[in-house]
Formats: sequence, C-alpha cells, structure tokens
Amino acid sequence: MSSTSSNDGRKRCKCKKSKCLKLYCECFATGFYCDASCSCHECFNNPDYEDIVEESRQLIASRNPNAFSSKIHGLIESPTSNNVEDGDQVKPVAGKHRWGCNCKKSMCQKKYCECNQAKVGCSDECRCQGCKNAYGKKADYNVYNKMQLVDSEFSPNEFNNPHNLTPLTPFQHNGHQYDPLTSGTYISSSESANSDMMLGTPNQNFDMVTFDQQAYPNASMNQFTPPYATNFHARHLHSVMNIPPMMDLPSSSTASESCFSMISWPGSSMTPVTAFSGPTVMNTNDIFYTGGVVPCLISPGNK
DNA sequence: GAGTTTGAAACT
DNA sequence: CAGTTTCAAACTC
Ligand SMILES: [Zn+2]
Ligand SMILES: [Zn+2]
Ligand SMILES: [Zn+2]
Ligand SMILES: [Zn+2]
Ligand SMILES: [Zn+2]
Ligand SMILES: [Zn+2]
Repeated sequence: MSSTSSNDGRKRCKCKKSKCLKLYCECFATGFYCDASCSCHECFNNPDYEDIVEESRQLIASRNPNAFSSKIHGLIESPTSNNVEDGDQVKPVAGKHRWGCNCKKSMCQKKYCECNQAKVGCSDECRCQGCKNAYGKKADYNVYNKMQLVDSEFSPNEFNNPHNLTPLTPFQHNGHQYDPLTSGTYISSSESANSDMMLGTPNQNFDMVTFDQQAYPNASMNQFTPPYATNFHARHLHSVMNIPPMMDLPSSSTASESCFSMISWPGSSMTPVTAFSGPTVMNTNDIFYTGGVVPCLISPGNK
C-alpha cells in the first residue's frame, strides 16, 4: 500500500499535465477528488477548486453528455442525440467513442485494452484488430465478412459462446487461483434492463458474473449487450462503499430481487463531497447495487 | 527507476 | 466525421 491504491482500493492517479481536470485522470473521471494518496502534480481536482472542477466537468459533459455516465459510457441513449435509426436498426451511439475498444497492436491481450482491463471479453462493438482477448474474443467472423455469413452457417455453440460467456475472475476467495477462461460464477437474474426495469419488469434477462466486489452483467446475447456494459474502464467503477449523502434512496429496496438492492440516483449532479469518500458527482443514469456487489444494468439494445 | 508502448481523450 | 496531438497508464528492461 505504498503508492497505488489506498485503503479503499480506489486507484490513485499520478497525473502530471492534465491537472486532474480531464478524463485522463481517473480520479476526475470517476467523480472523485484527488487526495493525499494521489501522486499528481499541479492538481486542481480538490475541493479548493470546486468551481474549476465543475467547470471542467461541464465542459466535458457538454462535449459528451455521457462522459460521466458510469458504466454505460454513452450507452444509454440520450434523448436528443445520437440515436441512429439506420435502416431497420436503432443503434444507440455513444456521444463519442463508440462502444468497445479500438486496439490496434495489443490484440487485447494486455491491460492496454479496456475490455481486457475490465476483465470482459470483446464484443462486436469493439473495433480491435486481431483480438485475442482472454476473456472472450470478438467474434472474428466479423473480421472476414460478417455480411455474408448467414446464421445458418455456423454453429451457435462455437461462435456465440466463447464470445460472451467467458467470464472472469470470480469470487475470489483467498488463494484460489482460477482460470479466467473456464471458471466464473454466474448469477442470472431476470430483470429487464430498461430504465424503469429496476422495478422488476420481466423482460429480458441479463446475467452477471460476480467478482470480488463487482458484478458484471454478462452480455451473453451477442450484439445486444456489450460486455463491459458495467464497469468499463475504471472510470466506470463506482464503488458502492462510497455513497454520497444526498443520494436519493428510492424505495428500490423493495424492488430488489435476490440479495441485491438497487439504488439509483435521480440525477442532476450533486455537489462534491469530501468528507464522504464517495464520488463527488453522480450521474442520472447510474444505477448501483448494494449488498457487496456493484453495478450493472444495461442493454444497449434496448431500443 | 527510466524508457517505451499503447490506445483513450483531447484537439484541430 | 478523420487525422493528429496529448496524456497517463501498462508494460519492458
Ligand atoms: Zn489525476
Ligand atoms: Zn488523483
Ligand atoms: Zn490530482
Ligand atoms: Zn481491445
Ligand atoms: Zn474490446
Ligand atoms: Zn478485442
């Protein structure tokens, strides 16, 4: 615990030129102020510069309304923008930076790849080249001629499977090593992924894989669910342990199904909080699970 | 620790 | 949009 994460596990930045006011900074990006555990230089991401932080945040948000929408990363369609109704498909498009990684040289084998770092497989949304993501390769028939292969051609088993159902680090009890490619704990819940789903609309179900302290929805159904819909890139990792005070606790608790309860905060950004080690700002679309496990939600395909 | 590689974020 | 630059982390030695 020397330099990296401090007690709460949150990663700390070491920014030198961004002043911790850009998304380059993980602290800023995840809605936290920097603190003594950070090794940043010329940091403005602290309560003393609340105004500046907010200003920068808004600027970025104006550019990409979903920039701070955890996990979804633009997935949730914004009312106004970017719903491409193309031909017969309505594709939610992120404000920028479409879904998925864009790896050119790492073949998604290392943490240079966001998907890999998030411990999720690549999906069709990724534009990686020569994907070899250990957590699930992007379907490569895609690379060849997606357009020409017709479903009847390939066996679903072979192609559909590896792709998404390959999870990761599971519940790691101590000392149990485990192979990312084979094991994993699945929890499938039958909740819909719609905005109001949290109230139990039985619609589509999404699975999740539980990890240490997080849950990833497992995009098991190919194109409908991007893999890392949940915690993509640390910036999307909002830890449950840090819940801002003024959050609005809907009666959601009742909605919960199994051991999770959901909390969502209706929006508008709130004022940063320091005392509380929670994120300084929350986003409207964020949904959290309490109960040891975290995020998840989604369904891009949710038309 | 220094130096390189990498791809997201920012910028034009 | 695409091309380029900037950036901090991941990685290598
Ligand atoms: Zn920083
Ligand atoms: Zn920081
Ligand atoms: Zn900082
Ligand atoms: Zn990748
Ligand atoms: Zn990917
Ligand atoms: Zn990939």
